[in-house]
Amino acid sequence: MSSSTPHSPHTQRDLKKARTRRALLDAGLELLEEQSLSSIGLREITRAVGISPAAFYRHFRDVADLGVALVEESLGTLHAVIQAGLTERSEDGERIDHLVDAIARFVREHPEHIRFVVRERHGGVAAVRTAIGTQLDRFAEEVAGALARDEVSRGWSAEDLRMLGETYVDHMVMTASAFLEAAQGEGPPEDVVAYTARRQLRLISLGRRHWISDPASPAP
Amino acid sequence: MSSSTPHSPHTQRDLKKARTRRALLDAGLELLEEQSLSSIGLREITRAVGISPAAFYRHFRDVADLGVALVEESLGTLHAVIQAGLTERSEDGERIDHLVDAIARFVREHPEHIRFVVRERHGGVAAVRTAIGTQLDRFAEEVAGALARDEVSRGWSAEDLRMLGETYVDHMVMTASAFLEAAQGEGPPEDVVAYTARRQLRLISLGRRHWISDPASPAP
DNA sequence: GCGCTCGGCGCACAACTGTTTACTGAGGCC
DNA sequence: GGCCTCAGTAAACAGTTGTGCGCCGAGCGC
Repeated sequence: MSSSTPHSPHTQRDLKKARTRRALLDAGLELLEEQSLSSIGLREITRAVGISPAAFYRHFRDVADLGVALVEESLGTLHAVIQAGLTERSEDGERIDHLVDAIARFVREHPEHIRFVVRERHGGVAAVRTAIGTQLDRFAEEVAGALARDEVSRGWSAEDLRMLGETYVDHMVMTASAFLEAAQGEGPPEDVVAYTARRQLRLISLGRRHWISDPASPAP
Repeated sequence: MSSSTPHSPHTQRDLKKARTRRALLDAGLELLEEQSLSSIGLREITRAVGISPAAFYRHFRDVADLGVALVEESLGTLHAVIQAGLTERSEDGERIDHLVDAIARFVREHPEHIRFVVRERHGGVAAVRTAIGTQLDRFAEEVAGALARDEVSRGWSAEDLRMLGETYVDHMVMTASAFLEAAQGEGPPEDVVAYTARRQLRLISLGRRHWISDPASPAP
């Protein structure tokens, strides 16, 4: 858990505190560009911010603690995008295009956030790992809920919807990661990534349309 | 690149060298259980093996260098499993079951290998990241090639087959990761993971069967 | 205005890091 | 059998690390 986080920064002292807290988070996010959380030093962060090492403890117990705070932040912004995408209603082909575009745009606007999530999702810090895991689980649940309100989902069991939701979330994260790599020239260029992502979504959409929830082989 | 790796350890001196090299790799793999490569210290590794820090340089230039060597190793064993799975011929339902079982078995036998791959695939060490990336790309290519020799793939464009191959490889890696988390009690239990993985494969298989390669919207 | 709160500082601590140097000694080669 | 190769050693190097302590001093509530 994060240390004391004033919900209402009325006084100008709390405001100042919130500001250096932000600076710490930003510095951590930036340092994560070329290493992983478990190798970032506390001093390294404070040095980047310009405060003394001891001051770090006024905001976080740990570097891992800061990491957990970053999870809230990064996945909070992603959450907004997801919900926006879920409420959107349009024909299937367009919908896929819009979704892929939305992901591309998000990566362009918040590259550090998705880098952090992708890198630490299976990273070396257990607390951060599980924080990301439970958060993505919630996303999958939400997506499943939205899918249930879809005419195509007639006859789908709750478990199958959940499975589909996970598939979409995982695909989204991987696509975002691919876009990020494209942006830093580490993989195929952006348009190729988008083209692949669209076809993969089409594949899933096709499988979805011909799916039959099979009561003969239930959950274990 | 890795430092000198004797291909023919004839002499008992080269044999001894190969043995401590193995010990270094194993130690690294074990230390990776609870941290990521970029935070592992050279001294930490040599301490675990029981040799002096300086001796490390006789085998690797870097910890990153050792990481690249681990990529070859880990993905080499995975490669064998994939090829075995590709040559197997059976009815669709069975095939999926066998594939998922094969993944589960592999994770049970080589947990450290897949932990390493999953953790460092998007990890903080660029050299290792790209090594894993190109390796997985080759896997996708191979899978695509095998899929092409399938009666279902009639009329599929090369690009679409490639896309499908990537989808399968990504799904395999993620499933392996989920199995690993199950094994260490960090996620849903093994049978649930298997159940989900099977249904996801069924979804893809369904989409595959109804796919039409669209010449009207070609690659960008 | 006074006393208290508390973010930030400076300093010290012991422990650790990667890398270099000159060395030893068992095994290889002819 | 004697020289040579070379994996591994011990010691020293200059940095770095996380954490604890006591102390400011600006801002707060009363």
